[in-house]
Amino acid sequence: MRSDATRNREAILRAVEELLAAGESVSLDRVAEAAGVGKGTVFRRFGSRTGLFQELLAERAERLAARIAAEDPALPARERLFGFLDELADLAGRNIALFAAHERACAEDKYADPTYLRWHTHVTALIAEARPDRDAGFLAHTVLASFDGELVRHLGVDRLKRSVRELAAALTA
Amino acid sequence: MRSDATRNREAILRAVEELLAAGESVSLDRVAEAAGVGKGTVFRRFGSRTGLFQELLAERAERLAARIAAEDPALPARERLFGFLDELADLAGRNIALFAAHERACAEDKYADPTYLRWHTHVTALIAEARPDRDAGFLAHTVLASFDGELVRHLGVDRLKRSVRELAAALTA
DNA sequence: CTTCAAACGGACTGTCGGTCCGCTTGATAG
DNA sequence: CTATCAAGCGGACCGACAGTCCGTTTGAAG
Repeated sequence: MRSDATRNREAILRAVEELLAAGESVSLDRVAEAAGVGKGTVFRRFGSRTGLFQELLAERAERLAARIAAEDPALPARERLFGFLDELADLAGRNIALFAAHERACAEDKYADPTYLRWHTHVTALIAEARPDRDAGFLAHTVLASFDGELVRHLGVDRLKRSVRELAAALTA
Repeated sequence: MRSDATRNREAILRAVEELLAAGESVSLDRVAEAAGVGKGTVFRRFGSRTGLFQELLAERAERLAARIAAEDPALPARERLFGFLDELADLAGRNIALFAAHERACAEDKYADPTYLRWHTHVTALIAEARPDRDAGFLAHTVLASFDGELVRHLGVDRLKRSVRELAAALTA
């Protein structure tokens, strides 16, 4: 990738963050303007609105990916699940607007988003390990649905954390 | 309401159903055209795209509302919950496209939709009755999230029913 | 310095939700 | 049956937005 391309990529992602943080509408025209690039550049780099939000989410979720990789496999699956969901709740709490925008942008076929897929695979594995008799794939979707942007906004992070833990406990009891 | 208004209201709702069933894009221009009315009429009657889908969902959910009203309060809350969710799964299965479109249209503040609200209130009450120690309001959102249009499409009604019952059982055990 | 693929930018397009306003019509009163 | 007029109608119009196109610029390799 050429150096100007790298620089612009970064500028665009930062511009989206700014607009999200400011609570303003995040149209791609505005993103391009705020980033000081042309609209074509946004599309060249990210392909579509969906791609843009997917990449931004992926970037913000790196810590979480690292955590998955670093998990101690000796720990019981339940504990690992609790830890993962706790960290995910933190991420959601810190990025409510991004979560909401991402959900909106990926509504069409949201189960194809790489980040969501990674989370789902992980949670499915943990539930399956704790309770092989249950439909782990389905329950993982259910658990992850708790992190819907609007819902997080409604509940607040504290209640979310408490309730998600309760949910996870019930599902792996 | 004037007789022509009633007739048009019906024509519009039926037109939406047709388009949904045909899997075509449901823009309000197309709805108006298919219904044989002007676009202004659609907005006069339903206020917005969101209102249109809310009303259509409300209409389709009437059976379910009747069921809630007719529930035998002597039955244990768990049983009533299972029964309600089973019927909701049927409704979702029969109206996948509508569920998806409704979610899309109501994404902004979906917790304000009257039909969703009614379901949520009901499920919350049932869970609270079965397990007063749990966060019933949160868990109700979780349970209802299982009926996301895309998810229903992915899983199919049979697996959905089975898994939702498993979920409800775990939450009220 | 030359070369050129990669990258750029912003005008342009098509679509869509929503508004506006002059025209039409169902219902009611006389 | 006719007059009246608010309720209703329709479709041209608007602004916003995602996505495309293409002539121009530029980083970097040789």
